[in-house]
Amino acid sequence: MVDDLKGGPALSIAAVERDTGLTKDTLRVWERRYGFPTPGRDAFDERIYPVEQVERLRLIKRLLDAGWRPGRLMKMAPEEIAALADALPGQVQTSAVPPSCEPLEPFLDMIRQHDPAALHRELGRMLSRLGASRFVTELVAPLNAAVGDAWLRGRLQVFEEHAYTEEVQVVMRQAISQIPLPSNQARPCVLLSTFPGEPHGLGLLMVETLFRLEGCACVSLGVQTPLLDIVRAAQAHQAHIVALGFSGILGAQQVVDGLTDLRARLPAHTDLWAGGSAAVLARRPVPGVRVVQALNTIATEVKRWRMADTLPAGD
Amino acid sequence: MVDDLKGGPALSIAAVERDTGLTKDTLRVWERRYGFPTPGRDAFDERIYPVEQVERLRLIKRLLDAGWRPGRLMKMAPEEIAALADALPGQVQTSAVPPSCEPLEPFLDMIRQHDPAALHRELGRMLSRLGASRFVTELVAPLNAAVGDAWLRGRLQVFEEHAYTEEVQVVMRQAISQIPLPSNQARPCVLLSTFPGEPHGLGLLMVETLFRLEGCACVSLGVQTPLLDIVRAAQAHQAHIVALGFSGILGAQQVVDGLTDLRARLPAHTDLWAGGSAAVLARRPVPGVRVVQALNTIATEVKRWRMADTLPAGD
DNA sequence: TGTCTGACATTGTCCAAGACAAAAAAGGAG
DNA sequence: CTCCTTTTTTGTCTTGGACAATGTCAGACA
Repeated sequence: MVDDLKGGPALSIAAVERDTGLTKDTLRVWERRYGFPTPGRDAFDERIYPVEQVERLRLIKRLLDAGWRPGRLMKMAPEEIAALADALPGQVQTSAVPPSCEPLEPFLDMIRQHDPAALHRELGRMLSRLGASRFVTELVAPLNAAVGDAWLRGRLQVFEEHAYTEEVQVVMRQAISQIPLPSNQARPCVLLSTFPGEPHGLGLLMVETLFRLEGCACVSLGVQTPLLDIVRAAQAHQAHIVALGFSGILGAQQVVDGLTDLRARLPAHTDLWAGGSAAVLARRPVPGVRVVQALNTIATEVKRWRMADTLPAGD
Repeated sequence: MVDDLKGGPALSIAAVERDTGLTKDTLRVWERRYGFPTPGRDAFDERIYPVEQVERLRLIKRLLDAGWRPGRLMKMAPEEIAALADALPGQVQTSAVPPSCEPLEPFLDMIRQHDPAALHRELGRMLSRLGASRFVTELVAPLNAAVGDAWLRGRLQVFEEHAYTEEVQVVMRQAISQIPLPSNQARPCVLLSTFPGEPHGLGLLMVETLFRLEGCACVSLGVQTPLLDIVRAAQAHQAHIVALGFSGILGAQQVVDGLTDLRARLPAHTDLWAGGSAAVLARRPVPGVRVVQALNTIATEVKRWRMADTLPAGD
């Protein structure tokens, strides 16, 4: 926003909060305690962060989510952090994302060549070839991870990621629309959404596909539904399961607090499932919340739910 | 989170920020200045907001977006605020939205009865009956306006609006996918997106439908693309037209500044079109930006563009 | 060696009160 | 009615302090 600070443009604290997911409070207290970041000041004595520091902050956020602690990271040189981040993706993701059985490079190339038609065509072809379930778990999920990773490292422009997301969305909605409608009283009835601040909707479409394939009735609220409205929707639609997606943009605290709060407000007989690539889900379990680690466990979990459902008096 | 405060559970300041969209800073400064809200305190002396105050805050937020100012609203009794919201006129919309030729009430009823399947079915039926073009201009556009209006007045819950948006999106994407693909070198090539801070994506789908019906090649970036990335995308995709949607959430200044900036950064031979229900578009024209007032003028405008395109040396 | 426990260090979020630019409203002149 | 200037309103930024929740680590014990 402000073109200052020798070399490149710089961002206000609010912009950095948006771009990194670190709150203003955190950014200020890091500066006070660790001496990093070291924003300059504009004419009004307000912090302005140079872009290279923002990129470093993004990497730090990633490492934080992977279990590192700020105190150590903040002392390290930028190259060390980059090296660490480079070594990362193998560890965290593997649990949530199965190894890609399909080559991803051709797709990344199509994204970089700005050929949406080709991307659309090839995705459609893969959908036909693999079927919806394998298409989601074996192609889209790893591809999403690869694209997210490339974006984080600056190897993909924002607009390329946007165009990719749009195209995948189109094909995935097509996949969903091809699944026969379940009967009106299909069980379970699943309510899908994300928390406010979590704009990533592809994960929602992926799980909707898998739930629908299992014959569940799905009601999607799209992304960013206020917590109280999720509760109201669950009531109104008589949902048996509320399923939430998390991409790692939200802070660990926000995720845990939100889930705890939501669990307390939902009726006890309503299941609460959480999934996605947010590392905190695996690390800190929330009582009464079922964490769906991998996409391919959804089918199993649904079957388990039905087992429990048919034995209601099994107490 | 904290079950205190006679009557119901109460929310922390972070939870209220999530659910209302008002920042912590704003919540604290309102309390200091206007004496509202009046949160209680938990055992650690931290603010806890009773749900009814959160409801009132949400209503206030809506009135704020409709042009009211906090100073006045904060002094008013809860009933007065509710009455005000009720009296809010749907003035702004009339210019952009043609009179609804189809009865909208049945659809609003389906939304209120939480029957997504019925909504889906009826929307699909209307799509078949009217055709994509009239479906968009004569049903979806006025219905969107009606839903937005009902939400503003508190006659529709947030989650109901979310569920509606999702369902309309599904049907509209279905409509788009039924339009035959244009040839690879179709002209014009249209790039679609919205500015950062503008999360409303239905308008984009509506215009995409109409552009595609005219045989244009469309590349959608989805919502909230940073300005510089719009420029990069226009270059990468060799777009002839960049089309942006505005819903009135963004401030007038932001809209005008953004459009001016974008116009300056785009090549002169690239058209810049802007549309949507933001009132400022009609009031303050930006040089070099074509304002598309109504949806049904898109077809005409495309024809005009093609006329000019076939006479390139007509200077 | 492994595991529990209590002391200690780290860290995110909250609080208070003050400041100020941007935006809106009000006032005044043409 | 429109344009320009002044005044009020309002959101966001600032500093520095506090503290609970969580992670780390050494020492005791089996």
